[in-house]
Amino acid sequence: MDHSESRPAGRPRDADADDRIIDAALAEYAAHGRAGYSLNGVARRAGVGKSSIYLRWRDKETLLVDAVHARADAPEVDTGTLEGDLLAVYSWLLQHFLTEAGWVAVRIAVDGAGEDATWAAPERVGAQHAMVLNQLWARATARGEIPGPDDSRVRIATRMMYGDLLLRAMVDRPQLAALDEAGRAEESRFVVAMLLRMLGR
Amino acid sequence: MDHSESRPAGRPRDADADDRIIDAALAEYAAHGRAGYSLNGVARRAGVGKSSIYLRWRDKETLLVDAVHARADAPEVDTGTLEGDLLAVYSWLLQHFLTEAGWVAVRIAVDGAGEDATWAAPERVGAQHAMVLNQLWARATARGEIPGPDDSRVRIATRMMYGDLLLRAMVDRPQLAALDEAGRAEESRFVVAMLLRMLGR
Amino acid sequence: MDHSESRPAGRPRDADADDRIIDAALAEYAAHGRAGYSLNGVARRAGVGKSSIYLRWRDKETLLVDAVHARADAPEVDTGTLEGDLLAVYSWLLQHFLTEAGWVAVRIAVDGAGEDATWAAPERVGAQHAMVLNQLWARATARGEIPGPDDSRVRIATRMMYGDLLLRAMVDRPQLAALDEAGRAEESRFVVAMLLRMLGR
Amino acid sequence: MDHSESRPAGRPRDADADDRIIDAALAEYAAHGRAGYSLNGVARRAGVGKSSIYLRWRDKETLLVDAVHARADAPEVDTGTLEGDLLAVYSWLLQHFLTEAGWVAVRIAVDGAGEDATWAAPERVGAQHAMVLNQLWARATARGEIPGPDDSRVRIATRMMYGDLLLRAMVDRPQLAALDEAGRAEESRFVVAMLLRMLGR
DNA sequence: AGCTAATCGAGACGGTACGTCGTGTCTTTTC
DNA sequence: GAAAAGACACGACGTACCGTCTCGATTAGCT
Repeated sequence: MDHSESRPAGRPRDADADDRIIDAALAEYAAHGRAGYSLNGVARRAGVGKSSIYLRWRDKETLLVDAVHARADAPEVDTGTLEGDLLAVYSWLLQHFLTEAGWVAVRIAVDGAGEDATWAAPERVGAQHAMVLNQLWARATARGEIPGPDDSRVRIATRMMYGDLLLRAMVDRPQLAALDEAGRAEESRFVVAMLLRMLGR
Repeated sequence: MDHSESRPAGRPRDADADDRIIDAALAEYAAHGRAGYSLNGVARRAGVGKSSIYLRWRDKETLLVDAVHARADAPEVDTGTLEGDLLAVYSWLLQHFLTEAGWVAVRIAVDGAGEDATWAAPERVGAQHAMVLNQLWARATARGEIPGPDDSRVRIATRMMYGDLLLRAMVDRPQLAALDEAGRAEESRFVVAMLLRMLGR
Repeated sequence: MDHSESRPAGRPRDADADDRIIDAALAEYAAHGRAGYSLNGVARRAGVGKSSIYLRWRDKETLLVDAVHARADAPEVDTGTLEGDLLAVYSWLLQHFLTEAGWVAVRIAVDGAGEDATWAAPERVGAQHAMVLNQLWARATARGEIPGPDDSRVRIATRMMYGDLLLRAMVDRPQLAALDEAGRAEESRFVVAMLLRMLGR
Repeated sequence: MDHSESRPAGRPRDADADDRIIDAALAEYAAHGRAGYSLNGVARRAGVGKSSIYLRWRDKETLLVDAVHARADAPEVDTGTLEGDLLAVYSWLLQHFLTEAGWVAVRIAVDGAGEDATWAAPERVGAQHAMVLNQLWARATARGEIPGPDDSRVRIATRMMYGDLLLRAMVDRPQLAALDEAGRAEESRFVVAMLLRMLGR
């Protein structure tokens, strides 16, 4: 018998297990913090043997990083103006950092930064956000709204925007969580206005 | 005879041990990262029994937070102008986050933020920085340079400045470390100029 | 397919480890005495992780008691006469208390006796010896050599015989160890003769 | 000025402290067993600093042995006949092993036996009992009741008597404690009668 | 009355063992 | 061959004691 696209021998991976493991990892991390995030706990919560986890991920850090990635969902943003794009990105990130996955991402990024850079370099974790922002600046450049994505001002403004979000997520979580959709929009407008002024527009 | 302020009974704590432990804690953390930061290791490096550490700190996290505090040394800043003060503070923090203690402080602040835990609230770790910044804005208000420290713009600018520093420390460490004194001053001037523009000055 | 008596799931215990741990426990106890008998030491000597020990025994005392049990080897004794049986049992115990396991058994029995603790009741440790002696008296009763195993004289004689052995093991160890097979037999004959006289035979 | 018997300089030892420490040591041992017998605990219970203990005893084992000695009180026994003497000694030891100090003595003797014989050789702990028994046999020899204290039969009978008591203390404590004065006398008479028969008298 | 000196309580010190827990790997049966 | 279950060697955790040490305070005899 001929299989043009033969599957590997043996029992196939249980695709559902991936999901259960990832959810369990995020939940354990969010519940008990870094110190309490244990692989034994993840396996128990996911109803899975440890071997099934180690078949898929090298170690518990790698799992966590991938879990964060898997649950990130950057929106497509293209409003036609710099102001609109910034507004959309800022307000999305604002609510994203309030989600479990978003917040875990920040923590592991910071924790991994400066490490021997083995497992969770911020580049990896923040890659999606960086991509969204890069595209934003590229469109703005094409529209002639900014000199270019590598302009000093632009780079600093990017960092300030993202840093502002980071600090809000770290320090102002409760207040932030209390805001409704409208409140977050209001905040976003204010910040974006300041960024634009800073960029001289 | 009356001792209004008598020392507690028993052998007094060895003040030198405090120093050795704190240094060892920071060194171990910096050397092996969070995962490799072990209290056994700290004790060994400090040449101290574990009991001497647990006599002073509740657990290894508490020790780390206190170690960071103990080695922070915010400078007195009062140049007479908002621009001068911002410049001084920004460039101090820029180099501070490159030091061992400064960097560890960021990591434990982020790791502790949002924890149900109380141990490493960013309020504690960043308290000194917050104080310096508050005084800066208070002086600027007194001089009439800004409307007041609770003005929305001021609060956002503060967060952006600090967030910018945080991100630099996280992502741009190598580049930052490569800068000399002059380079850092140049960077600081640029950022401060943008902040001032954002504040409408 | 039906397994009426299926093995428990997971990797089975390593039976060889049991042996290595038990031998190591007895060796450590014999080598360093009670104070120097440490579970860390046992694990090291056995080439085993501590968890493997705690998987099998509740604590280091329990391990010791079981180790002693596991290495006891009461002989089958049935010579057909009371005198012959007593001789066989006495001389066996005489040499048994010179072995590592035998001696450790005495110590933990005494140490455990009277403890509120339940761990090392002499009933447990001496159970095998008690059984051998009970059977001896039962046979003698059946042969009509003694009134019965619960006769006061018999009970006291039993205690005296065992107590004599205990004291020899405690106080006369060196002299005892110096005796050869023939010497021990001679000693045993003498003691048994006295016991029989005491029993009025 | 001349002091034929001068006291050492400095503050004299507090004689009362000796007593409190010894009592505390016995009480702690009896209460928590060997494992729970801690010098810190003794100091706490005696209301004494640890240094005061270490000024008097080398270590906690030495203290325990001395404590047992200090609380032993062998009676003067001389009834004029072998039977009377044996009766007196046996019944005294019977109740002695029920006391705290008596029982602790047995335990540390056994535990110390076979040890590198450093601290609690049974010779030390049982010395008083041995002396009483030696004198008993010496008087019996003088009266012509036995051939001599080194006769094999005598040595074995001694060991059997003492061993019988040891085992009673270890195994039959509850029953023993339930006996009143008369009951103990009855038991003693029975055992002594058997011993005498064994000795051929 | 002042000096010297040992003892007292308290408790910190460098260590070591405890029993628990989590790691990442290995070994077993079942699917 | 993947799955679950769980044993394995290892090592850190935070606690408890050890026997030593350093304090200030006390208590004597000797000047």
